[in-house]
Amino acid sequence: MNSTKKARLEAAGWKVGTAAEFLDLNKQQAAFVEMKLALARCLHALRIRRKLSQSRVAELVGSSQSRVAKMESGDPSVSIDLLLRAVLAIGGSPAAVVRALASRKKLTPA
Amino acid sequence: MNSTKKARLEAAGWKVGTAAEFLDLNKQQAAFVEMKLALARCLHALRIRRKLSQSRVAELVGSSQSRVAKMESGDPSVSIDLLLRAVLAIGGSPAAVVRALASRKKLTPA
DNA sequence: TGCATATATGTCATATTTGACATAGCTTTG
DNA sequence: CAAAGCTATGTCAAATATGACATATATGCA
Repeated sequence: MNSTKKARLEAAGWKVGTAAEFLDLNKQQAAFVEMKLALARCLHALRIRRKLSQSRVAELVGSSQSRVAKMESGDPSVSIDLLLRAVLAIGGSPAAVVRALASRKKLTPA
Repeated sequence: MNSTKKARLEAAGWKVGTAAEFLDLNKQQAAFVEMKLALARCLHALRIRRKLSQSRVAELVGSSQSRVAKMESGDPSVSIDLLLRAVLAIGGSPAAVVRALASRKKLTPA
């Protein structure tokens, strides 16, 4: 791609990069989402094992039932920080967190 | 503690709980901070190994040099989300992240 | 020394995340 | 069936995190 076209695309709001960069970005994003989902599953599993309702978890975390539901579903509006704090708040150990992240499932193409 | 005193304390802005709850909270907070610092060290080590400046990392992450400095110092204003994205952005593997979290150092009392 | 490069720290407007709320669907149990 | 409890989803004002910037300090090098 020549620099003129690159400039035009960027002026139009596009990021221009190599195919390798594009693939790397996807990889990074996928890895990030996988970790988030791993923590979401970890939280859900731990909650069920402890026989807690989402409302009870909300109390322990200092949050609300609706947000706990979002945490467990990996909602985009939930940060990894919040997920981590929730897992720890219901008694999850750091080791459990590490195990969850280590065993995270790969996302498959749609 | 009787409920009257509890009510007075809470009215004054204090959280009232058991000693066990207090200790648990400290444990959770410590675990959380330890993980954050582990990622901060991971980012720094990886950056040095790759011979990148903080400014270069900022470009790769889409952030700024000052924020990268804050990331590496475990500044309270930096989220774990951002630290994770930074590590991945400079080529850190999910496995490296897991290793960093697994080998996190314990915080010792001041 | 002067100059370039790298890192640290404080501030701030803006962007994102948050708890709270309303509400709907779903089960269970009486 | 009705009531009660649990979970999902959308919304929003307030709280927090963010990139950008200015600037200080430090180090190396000509």
